[in-house]
Amino acid sequence: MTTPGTTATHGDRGPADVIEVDDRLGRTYPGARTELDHRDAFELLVATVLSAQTTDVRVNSLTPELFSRWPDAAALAGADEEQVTALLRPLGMGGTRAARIIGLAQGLLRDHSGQVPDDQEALEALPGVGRKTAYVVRGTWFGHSLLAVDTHVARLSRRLGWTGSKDPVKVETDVVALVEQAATGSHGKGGSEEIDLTALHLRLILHGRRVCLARAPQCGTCVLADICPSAEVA
DNA sequence: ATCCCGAGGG
DNA sequence: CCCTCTGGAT
Repeated sequence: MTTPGTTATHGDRGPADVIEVDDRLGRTYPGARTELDHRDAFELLVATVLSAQTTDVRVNSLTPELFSRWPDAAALAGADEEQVTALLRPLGMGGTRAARIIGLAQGLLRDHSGQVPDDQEALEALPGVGRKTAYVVRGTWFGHSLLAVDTHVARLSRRLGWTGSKDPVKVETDVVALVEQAATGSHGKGGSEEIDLTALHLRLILHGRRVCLARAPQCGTCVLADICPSAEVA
């Protein structure tokens, strides 16, 4: 069995080697592909952009062929939009997705020589990239400890009792404290052992997708059920 | 606040 | 059938 907790390398390059998807929120999800399973930052960025409003499984089913045909920013920037559109058709939303990632590749090429920058503002300046996507890329690839309050995190937090604040920074702080407490049972005061927010985020995404579902939450198999106010009795 | 505009699940 | 999907741009 793997040990509880998470590990992530903090460096300036490469995906964090192993972020164990295994702790109380935990259990492992065999075969689950996450942001970590990418060859480079370009793939991670594009795949993350595609994942907006789309389920992970559907994106994962197309990315191998996508990156096989257009392996880097230069290739994708010059891609025939109709071909990309055809490939991404199963994801819905017509050609908007293809146009979006092609525009992103062009922006990368123009502003950063095709390289993905480890810079929040520079990333957000790219077309189709917002705060959440930039967080995920910088967190998983560049080793920063960041948690984006995406739909999964927001939903779980809501069910755990988060009433909602408008200040994004405060929201993040609240959510982290809430989830950390729920996940570890700690009261986060004396123990100043810093948790890896990126690792936590990746676990929350899996948990949100496999257990804490929007429509039919699987409370029967949720490790947080006993302390979750919204848990439904089987 | 609304659009994007579609497949698939509950 | 209706809602949801690792948001972003307007």
